[in-house]
Parts: sequence; C-alpha cells; structure tokens
Amino acid sequence: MTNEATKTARKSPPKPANRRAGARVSASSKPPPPSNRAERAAERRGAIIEAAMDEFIARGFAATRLDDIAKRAGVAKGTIYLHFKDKESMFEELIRTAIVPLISRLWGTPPQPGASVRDMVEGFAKTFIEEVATTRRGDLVRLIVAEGPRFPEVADFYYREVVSRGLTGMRALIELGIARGEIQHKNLARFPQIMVAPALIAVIWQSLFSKHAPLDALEMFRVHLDLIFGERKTA
Amino acid sequence: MTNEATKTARKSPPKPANRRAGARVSASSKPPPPSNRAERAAERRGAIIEAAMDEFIARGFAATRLDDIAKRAGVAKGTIYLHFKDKESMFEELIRTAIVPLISRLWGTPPQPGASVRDMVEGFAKTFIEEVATTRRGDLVRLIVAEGPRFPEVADFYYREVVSRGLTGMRALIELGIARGEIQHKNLARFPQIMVAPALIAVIWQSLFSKHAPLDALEMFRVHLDLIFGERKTA
DNA sequence: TGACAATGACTGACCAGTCAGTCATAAATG
DNA sequence: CATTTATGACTGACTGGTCAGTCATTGTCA
Repeated sequence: MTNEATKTARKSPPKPANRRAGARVSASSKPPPPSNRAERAAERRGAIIEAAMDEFIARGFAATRLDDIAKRAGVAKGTIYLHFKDKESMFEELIRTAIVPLISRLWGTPPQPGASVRDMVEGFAKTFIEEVATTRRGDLVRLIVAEGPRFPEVADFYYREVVSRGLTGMRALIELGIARGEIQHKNLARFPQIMVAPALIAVIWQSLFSKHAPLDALEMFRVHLDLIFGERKTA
Repeated sequence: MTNEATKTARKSPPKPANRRAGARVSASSKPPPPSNRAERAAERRGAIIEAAMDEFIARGFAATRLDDIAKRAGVAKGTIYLHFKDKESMFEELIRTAIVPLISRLWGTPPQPGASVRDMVEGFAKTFIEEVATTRRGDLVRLIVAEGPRFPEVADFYYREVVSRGLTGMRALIELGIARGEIQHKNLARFPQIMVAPALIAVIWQSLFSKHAPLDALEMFRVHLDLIFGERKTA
C-alpha cells in the first residue's frame, strides 16, 4: 500500500535539488555574507566529511554503511544526500578534499635557504613521519592504495596532485644535491621514488605491522639518507 | 577440506532443470577427461580458488560476489560451500594458500655459493620484479595491504610468514655484506626494510600508476643497490 | 508565512548462505 | 561381467537480512 504513489506527481523539480557547487568553500569565503543557515550547513558538511573519512578508512569503500556515517556525523541519512550525489561521488570528493591539506602539509615546511639538501630532505621526512605516517593521513594513503584500482579517477587525481608533483620536486632537490656535490649518485635523479620509498614503507608498516614490531620510521629514514648523502657526523 | 554434511530428503521438484553437469564448459581442461571423484573435486577446488583470487584482487573482499566467483569457476554457488565455510574464511584460506608459492618463489632462487652479496640481492630483485611485481602475485600483496586491517589474521600470517622471515634473511645477507666489506653502512642491518623498499614501490606503482608513467623497476632497484654497494662498473 | 533544510521510515535491489532434489559414479550383488 | 543399489558431489531456486537511495512530512530560519 501507498507504494503506487511513487509514480504520482513528484513535487516539482524545476530546480536541481541542490548543487554542492554553492559550498565551494574555496579558501577565503567572501561571496555570501555570514548567515546562520550557511554556517550550520558548512558545519554539517564538515561533520559528514569527517565521519565519512573515519568510516572509509576503517572499513574501505564497499563495506562502509551510510547509516554509520550519518550516525557518527550526528545527522540523518537524508542529509548526506543534500551534500553529495551518491556514495561513490562522495568518496571521490572526499579523497580529493583530503588530499589538498596532505600536500600543503608536506610542502609547507619552511624551505630554509641556507640549509643543505640533506637537511631539507630530512626536514621533509620528519614532517612526513609526524604529520602523515603516524596520523589518519597515513591511513588515507593506504586507502588510496587499496581503492585506487576501483576508482581510477581517484588514482589519477592522486597521481597528478601528489605523486607527479612530489617526484618532480624531489628530482629537483636531488639535482640540486648533485650540483652541490652533496650527492654522488647521479642516477638517483632518474628514480626520485627511491628517496621517498622509506616513507611508503613507514605508512604501510604503521597500519599493518606496528603492533607486531614497532618501527622507528624517522631513524630508518635517516639511515636511508646516509646511503644517499654519506654517513652522518654524529655517531 | 572438511565440509558440512549435506542433508538428504525426498521431494519432488516443481521444475526439472539442471543438466549442465556434463558440460565441462569452455576454456582450459577438455582433453584430460575427468578421472576419479577425488581428482575432479580437487580440480574444482582449484578452479574456485583461482577464480576467487581474480575476483578478490579485482574488487576487494566486500565488493566481490560469490555468484561471480562461481560463474568464473564454472561451478554452482552451492559448490563453493562444499569447500569453504563462508566467504570470510574462504578469503583467509585463499590468501594463506597463495602466500606459500610466493615465498618459495622468492627464496627458491639458486643461492650461488661464489656470488657476491650484491649479486645475490640483485638476483632476488630480478626474481621479485619478474615473478611478483609484474604478475598477479603483486596484486596479491596489494590486496593484503588493502584488506589487512580488516583481517588481522591475514595480516598476522603475512607478517610471520613473509615479512618477518624476509627481513631476517635480508638482515643476514646485509651482515654478510658488511663482514665481507661489500657494505659500508653498518646501520643498514638495523633496517633491512630499506633493502626491500623499492620492491614495495614497484608493486604499488605497477597496479596504480603504470598507465600514467611506466617504471623500470629493475633499473630502479639497481640504482638503489648502487647506493648500498657503491657504483657499478658499467656505466 | 514562505522557502528551504532536515528527517527517518520506507522501498527495492542485491547478495550471502541454505537445502531439497538430481545424477554420475562407486559398491554390492547375482 | 551385467545389473541393481547406495553414496555424496553438485546444483540453483529460494530466503532472510542488509543497505543505498527516496520522499512525504516536519522543523527552522529570514
């Protein structure tokens, strides 16, 4: 009963339900004057994103229930659909949203002008270990590795925004090191991946094996840098 | 092995149907006629494992449908339950079954007695790239990384059988290299992970980014070894 | 009050797991 | 060896539960 109503006139959708475009956020907001309504909406959206991130990281895409996300965000399930088209695009948008702070967190380190290349890389490593590998951002990376093959757009985005940029930057750093005579191995510039390999190890280890055997990721990174730059001074 | 006993009862089915029994179906085995019962059963079990591996690798645990596995294996869904308790234990058993050949594949390389440590490691790398990183076994590793957190038993097993053993062996190799004077960096023995880091990079890259930019994994590995053992002779 | 935000009960599709029934094969019998 | 009977591997329609997505209703702000 009451189901044949489905075919009956369904309200008037002259206007697309809502376009998240409005919530573009985009760094500094100035267009709309601070409205109680808009503020609350943004707040809710943030809560949903936060909750969804936790759930997706914990269970993966397929096994995550929107009911759980809603409950965790303190919102009704329908509300999610006021902000996102469906589960899939929500996931994609989520990852994209979360990657931005990941990047800025990594390249936001103060680039000391007088520092050696080794110092710069070590600073990067330190930041990475502290801000990524040991936080939820690290799980985000693992999530991308896990779901990437099923979400080519996510993998593409991650490649463009993180991998490609990161490797380019790292290559420049390596070439600077070679030019300065800090790095002897010229071939290293051909494979900047090598420089960040311990970072990936750290992320994976952290979420899979840290309970079996803790890993001092920063120290491992330093030993790795010793291979590249030569032994450190201090014993 | 060890399946549930099938009940029996007498009833009359409303519909006959069912006669595909003889149709071994396309692909693969045709010439070798079905032998005895046990052989056919083992064959079927193998087909299920094979199909399940492909499906799980392609879609992950949660998104994989048993109907698809059955179809791919050329078997009815019920047959799966003659061999496995449920989806979850099937997944676990599957991984465990598949890891064994992974190990033997890696440590099965002929340990040339007269070879240098570098040669041994390079041989290992070559085997890994050819036999794991560029094959379905590589996706298996990615699958474990992806599902590990949700299947602690799988992660534990993988740690015990692959990671722990592998690192121990690698550490021994590193210490040998240090003793022989091939390796200068004594600290490397503290982090055997560094030695295999490019292998992990290769696996991830292969399944996520190879279509964006191909990676010569073996050459990368060699450059990495140059860092550890010193530059190679040939340019 | 009118417009829009939020809700959560509901629907329909989907899917893991079941089980009554079938039939090829093995075992028993003559 | 030919025939009958017993076995259990295999099947696939079916069930019960789950969950993404919907929408009529209710709540809230301007």
